[in-house]
Amino acid sequence: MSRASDRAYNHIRSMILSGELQPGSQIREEALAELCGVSRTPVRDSLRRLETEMFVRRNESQRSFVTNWSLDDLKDAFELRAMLEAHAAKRAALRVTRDQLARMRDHNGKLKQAIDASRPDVPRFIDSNRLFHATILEAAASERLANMLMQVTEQPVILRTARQYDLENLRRSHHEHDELLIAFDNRDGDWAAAVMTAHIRRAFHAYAEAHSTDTEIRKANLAA
Amino acid sequence: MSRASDRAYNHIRSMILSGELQPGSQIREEALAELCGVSRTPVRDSLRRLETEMFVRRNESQRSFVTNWSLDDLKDAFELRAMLEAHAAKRAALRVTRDQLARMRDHNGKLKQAIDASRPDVPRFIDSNRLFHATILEAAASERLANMLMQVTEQPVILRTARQYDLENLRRSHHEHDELLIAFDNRDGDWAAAVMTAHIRRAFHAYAEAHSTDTEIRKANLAA
DNA sequence: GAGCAGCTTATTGTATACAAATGCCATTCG
DNA sequence: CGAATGGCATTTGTATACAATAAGCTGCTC
Repeated sequence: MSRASDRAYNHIRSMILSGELQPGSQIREEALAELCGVSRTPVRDSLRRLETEMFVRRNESQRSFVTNWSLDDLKDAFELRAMLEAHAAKRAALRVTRDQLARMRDHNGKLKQAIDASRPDVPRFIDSNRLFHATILEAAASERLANMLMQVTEQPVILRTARQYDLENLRRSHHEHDELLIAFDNRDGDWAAAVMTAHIRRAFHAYAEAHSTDTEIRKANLAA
Repeated sequence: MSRASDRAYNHIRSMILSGELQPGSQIREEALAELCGVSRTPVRDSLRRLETEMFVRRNESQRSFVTNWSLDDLKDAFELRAMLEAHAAKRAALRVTRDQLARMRDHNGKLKQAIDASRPDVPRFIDSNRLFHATILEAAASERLANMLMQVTEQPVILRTARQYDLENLRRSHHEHDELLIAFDNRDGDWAAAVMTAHIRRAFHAYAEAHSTDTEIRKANLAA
């Protein structure tokens, strides 16, 4: 996409993810246009896109609102993601090339370095993690599947603090990736799928736990 | 969506499905605007939507083309559809209400009537079938899942002739629906999922067979 | 005071003009 | 002859004005 459209999309999306645009609040095209420094046209494009990604929801009279995620919605998204990623892992196991395997190993190595630093480097971890999973998706060789996964991968809305990424969970991720690589080496699709399912579901529970803690803290703050 | 946008979307989509817009051919916004009797603005909206649904594909310089489906692409779509519908069936088995079950039975009854007529009424079959599956999706109670399924359900591009729907396959569909209903009655999610997987995969093979026959006929015509 | 009619305002939808980007073709230079 | 370059034609992107629709308010009636 072109410059203005892209800028608007990224800007709006990051405002939603950061909580700058509050969940449930109405968003007006013109206001966003001003915020993004573009006209309504690219903003409208962005809103349509964000709508299909379920970041934005429209009511019956076409007004747009920031989606307000319940824990159930997130559970739903993770459930779908687990299924789709497992499917991708299975396909990948049957098709992965030497080169792709090498790149996965490389990404997972960098991921380990990010953990092993004196203080874990979470952004670097996230980046390597993203590349690792992207390579699996590439090996799965299904554009449709890739599109669908994009729609559920980007959801962990808000609360992207480092807290949820405690060292224990980071290490487990690394080891699960390792196991995936062995499954791939053996071209064992079912094994890969099973490891991936466990991998995603563990991540969800880690997330949910952090989230509920967060919610409790927020409640406590409100009560005080 | 509003009138002009909707009209454009439906019009373009049906032109693609009917083959009026040939797979692989470039489509220009202005030309479509004239065909639909609207301006480029709603056409652009429609194209974006059709792009996310993979009816339309854009090259690196933003020009749009009608997607050219290979048999592999269709297989891919069906594979995903089978997985997602099975997931929906599993969820539905655990949540379905009396009312929803009754409606499913009703739809499947009407479907049977459409088959049992002296000459099978394929459009009525398709409609009842659609309603049956829609009710399962409703029972599954996941908006996300519903959205995803929409993206893969509408694919059997072109060749929507009745030929692929031979009586044998229509009857099998009816019986598989019956079995699904029993699985739902027993709240057996795994059973429902298994039946659904088989149901969709059989449908794909029936489709693929009709398609290859069709392709052969086309080749023969070209050779003649 | 509750509820409704009609007006006013807010918000989105559509058309259109213009800007920017890209492809295409001819021409030129090595 | 082939490759690079420049300019023209085509196509998409963006801004803006106006139309249509929905929401909200005001004041009236009962």
